[in-house]
Amino acid sequence: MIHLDYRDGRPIYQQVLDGFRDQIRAGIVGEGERMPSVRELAGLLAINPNTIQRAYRELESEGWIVTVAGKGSFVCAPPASDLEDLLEKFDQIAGKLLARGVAPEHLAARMAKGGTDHA
Amino acid sequence: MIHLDYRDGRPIYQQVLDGFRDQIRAGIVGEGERMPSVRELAGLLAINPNTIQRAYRELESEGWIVTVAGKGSFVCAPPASDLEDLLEKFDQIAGKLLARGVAPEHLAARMAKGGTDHA
DNA sequence: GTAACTGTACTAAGATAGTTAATACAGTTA
DNA sequence: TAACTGTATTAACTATCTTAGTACAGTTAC
Repeated sequence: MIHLDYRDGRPIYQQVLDGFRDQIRAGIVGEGERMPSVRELAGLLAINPNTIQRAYRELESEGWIVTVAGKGSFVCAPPASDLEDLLEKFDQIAGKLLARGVAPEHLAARMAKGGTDHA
Repeated sequence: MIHLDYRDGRPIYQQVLDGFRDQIRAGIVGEGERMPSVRELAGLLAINPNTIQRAYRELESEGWIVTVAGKGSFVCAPPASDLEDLLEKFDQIAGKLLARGVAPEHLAARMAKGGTDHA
């Protein structure tokens, strides 16, 4: 479900956070779906429950999940703020590529190649 | 020259590293130009010379600068590996946006708008 | 009501990374 | 020689990450 890489520079809680963000964004886990419990996921990943708890707390504060005391955490629809964040990052990267002399047509063609299989 | 933000999550040496990478990439500092000395820049930014030294060491290992003992560090042309790194990041971000349902035409138009003023 | 789950909160301890400080040494230049 | 350059090393401090252990409140099923 979530893949940890200890050679990755990011802290574990960040990898869990990023992993779920990507999965919700991609629709791999859908709205309303139940998240694994803190203790269950900690067991699966062989890490401390506190670390999972921290990731879940951030996920909730960013609007990706809601938690109900005693019941569990449930997936929300991707928050609107995420779209803005992604677009901002897109502009940054695209800007650097254009500054390096890459043609915008080349980037557009690149998107068309990689992005046809999902509408 | 380089702007530090202590609220930024990134460590200082990383901000210096990223800052020079961006400036060299954008052509703000050109090939052959001399970098400020380790001690000089440390003084300007009011941080320890070791921190600058670490940033410069990474910059050299990535191929952005060359250092000559006793003379100083000098800017190189952007390494080819950087273009590959940028394209990889571009694909990642674009992929996430497409997964969120953003039309590739919209992203292409966005690039055209922001990228016309630099050829 | 009890048992077994759920999330949440808290404290303490250890490990690691980042940063600073203080030296020291070698090459370059005037 | 003096004043700069980069480089290396050691020690100490700090913040962050992670773990461990415990505790408490809500939910669900028996």
